[in-house]
Amino acid sequence: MPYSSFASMPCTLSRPAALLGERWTLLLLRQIFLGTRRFEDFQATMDISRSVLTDRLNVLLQENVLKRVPYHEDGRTRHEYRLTEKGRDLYPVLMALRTWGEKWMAPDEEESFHLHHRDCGGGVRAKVECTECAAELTARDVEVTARQ
Amino acid sequence: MPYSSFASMPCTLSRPAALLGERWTLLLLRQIFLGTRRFEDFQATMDISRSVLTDRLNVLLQENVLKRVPYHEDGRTRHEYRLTEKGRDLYPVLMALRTWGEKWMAPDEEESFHLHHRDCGGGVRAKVECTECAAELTARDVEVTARQ
DNA sequence: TAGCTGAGTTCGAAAATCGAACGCAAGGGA
DNA sequence: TCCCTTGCGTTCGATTTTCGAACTCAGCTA
Repeated sequence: MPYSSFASMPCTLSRPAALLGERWTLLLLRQIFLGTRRFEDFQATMDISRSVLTDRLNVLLQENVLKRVPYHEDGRTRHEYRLTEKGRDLYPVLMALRTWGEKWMAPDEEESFHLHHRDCGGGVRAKVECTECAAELTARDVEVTARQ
Repeated sequence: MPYSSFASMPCTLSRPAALLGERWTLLLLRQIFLGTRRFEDFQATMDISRSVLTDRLNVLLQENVLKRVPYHEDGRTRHEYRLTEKGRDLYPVLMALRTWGEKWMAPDEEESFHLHHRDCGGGVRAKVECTECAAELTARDVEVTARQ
């Protein structure tokens, strides 16, 4: 059972975990959510090797997390990488990481960027809630039942 | 700027992303949240190589996500790996992955396990909300402001 | 004394990553 | 036309990680 086999397990947690658990993938998604869209910009801001960047972008394209969109600049047609709806839906994952980072890894309350709700200016946080009673849940509030 | 340097950037998103973005780490946390606690059990259920398992456990110990807790069995003292409070706080990250996986990667609505709220039996989902007005937020509702 | 078990460690082979150079297509300017 | 630049990759040899199987070691047990 190599690492890659988790990507095809019938488990809705292990499959995303295997996909996003590849080196660079989470950092790449962070950069995308921050607005980076072009190969050169990823390479420059993350200092990832070009071959690995190519590979990770291709995996995310294949998984339909990203799409290539043509754009025009200086009369030339080029392509940029943008989130699909599936990709945009990863926002809670990134925000959960950030919420955790703010609580447990804040270096000196220095942030490299701020986030706030456009409508009211409030902060942003991830949470887990019950789909029925809307209570906020922790691991202790949840029971795990194995299938079969 | 090698991969490891993201682990020390002053950014509360890139630091967790670099930590959990190492191969096997997310899958290891999944296994831990499902109740696995011993070296042999991780090795058996994940089929990870023993040396990498040792390394990942040590990183999580160092980051204070896990702790080693002694226990007795057959009159012998051994140790098991358990989540700290910091580790338990990663629950929203895993649940965000699962919520995404359920929506976008459900193989055939087969789950390897079910989750439900102990109190009311409801389902579990991750979401992002505003700390002020409590509205549910997507990436489009949030403005990013770079520091300096 | 010898054997078993859980928890690692060691080490040579295989795979992934790195970094620097190369390839290439689409303009632009001469 | 020829040459230069740009963005976006590809290639390749060197380095780093990971793999898998064997080995170690401590604490019991027989």
